[in-house]
Amino acid sequence: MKKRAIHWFRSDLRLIDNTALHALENKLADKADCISVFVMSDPDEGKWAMGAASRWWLHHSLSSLQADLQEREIPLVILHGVASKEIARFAKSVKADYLFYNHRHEPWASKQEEVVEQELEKIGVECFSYHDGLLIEPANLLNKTGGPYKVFTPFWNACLNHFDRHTVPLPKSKFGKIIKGTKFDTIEYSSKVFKKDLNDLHLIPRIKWYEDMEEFWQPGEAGAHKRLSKFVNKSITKYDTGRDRPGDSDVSYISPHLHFGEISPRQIWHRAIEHDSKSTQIYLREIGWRDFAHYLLHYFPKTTDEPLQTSFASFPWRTDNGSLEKWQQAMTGFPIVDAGMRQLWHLGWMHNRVRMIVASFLAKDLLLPWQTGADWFWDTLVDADLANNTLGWQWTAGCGADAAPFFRIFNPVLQGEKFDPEGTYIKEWVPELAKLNKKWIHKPHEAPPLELQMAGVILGETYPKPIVDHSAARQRALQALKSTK
DNA sequence: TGAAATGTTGGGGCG
DNA sequence: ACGCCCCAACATTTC
Repeated sequence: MKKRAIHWFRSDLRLIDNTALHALENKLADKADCISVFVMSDPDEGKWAMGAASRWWLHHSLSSLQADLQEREIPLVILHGVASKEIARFAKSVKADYLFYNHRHEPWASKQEEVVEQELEKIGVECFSYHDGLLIEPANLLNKTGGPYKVFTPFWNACLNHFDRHTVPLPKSKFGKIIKGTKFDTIEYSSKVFKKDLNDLHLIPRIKWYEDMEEFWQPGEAGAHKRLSKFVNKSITKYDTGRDRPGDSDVSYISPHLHFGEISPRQIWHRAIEHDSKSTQIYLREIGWRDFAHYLLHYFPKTTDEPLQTSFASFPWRTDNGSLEKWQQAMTGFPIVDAGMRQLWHLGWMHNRVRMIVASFLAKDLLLPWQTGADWFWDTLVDADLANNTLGWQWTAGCGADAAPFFRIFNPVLQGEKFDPEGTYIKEWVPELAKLNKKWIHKPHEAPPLELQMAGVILGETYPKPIVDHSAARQRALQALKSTK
């Protein structure tokens, strides 16, 4: 009797360079049949269950994965509920012998894995789990005093050293050629008990706010490689400046693909260094920041909700739903901020330079808790990632590890003028300002009346007046910081 | 992966 | 010719 193995897909929605899949085929070769599952496990995820934009992405990514698996005659079964219960139930019904999966690093995910292994042990299913999805496993790297790194540069140096010496790219997977899929009709599988159809997860919202996203993105493994190729061929050599120009398209757009594991950082690494240059190294540092974020989350799991620096526990954040809403709705009266928030709304994604600007505006100009910004990003980003989101917001708010000092306060007008000097980005996302001269496009509130009139802008009507005076807001923020000391 | 405030320098106008 | 002031331009410090 042939053995049966389940691959549990998690944030590794790809067939190439997938550690657990490779292990599965290397270990079992033609001695087993393979089935794969994905569990929509929002009960396990709690507060950090996927937001709306991520759910949209997941639908298409799973759909793409399902198609790729179908070519190899491997079914992808969709389950929904507490992972340990669902997987155990499923494993029993198909008489599985083995479960293969890759680790995730979110606090909820570690608990989930623990319980899954417990439940499967009870029914005699052997589990094999693997490190995947990061350049370096957090548990494998400590500084010389035996503690976790808290500063990026030494972390990255250690990581580079380790990575160069120990990591080789996995060969292209033969998954599905060696391992045979198990046909649904050959197993005791009841469609009444288990969801089979992706549509049953209802990941696509009823209101069609995702039309621009459909046009811009191609979720799935093939789309991930298309993006990476385009970036490596066209933009990676100018990334050193391109990464700061939100009006250009010289960034990789790889974040959602990476988050869902449609492509691995190893693959990115090896594609990137084919074109090694100063720019390439800067790009790889950003991939390093992603690893650092996951590393920090591993050692400081509470930072999703609480500042890492305890001095921030008493920081006098304000409560002001009115201005929070204006920030969310992209009506702050600062063009670069509003452009970013609209790009987020339309694409489920924002250029990183602008993420820093809008985040600084929320935390420092509006003095609203960074967690409220993190929550909004969580719901609206297709690349929403607990580790990256947490690090990004704590960095901006100045309360994380290796964070920007709180007193570094972005001036949204100067940032706009510096990084979008022609106003390209504003023209794209805030079209009501498109006719303004570049001299005024980042500060319509200071433009002479005639200039506004000629551009067809009526402040307070066609475009909002600034909701704060930046200079005064800056002083207020510095005062607030002082009060915690 | 800032910005504003403050300090310094040096050229030119001008009495 | 000289000192004085003004003010860019740049540098340093502070938040």
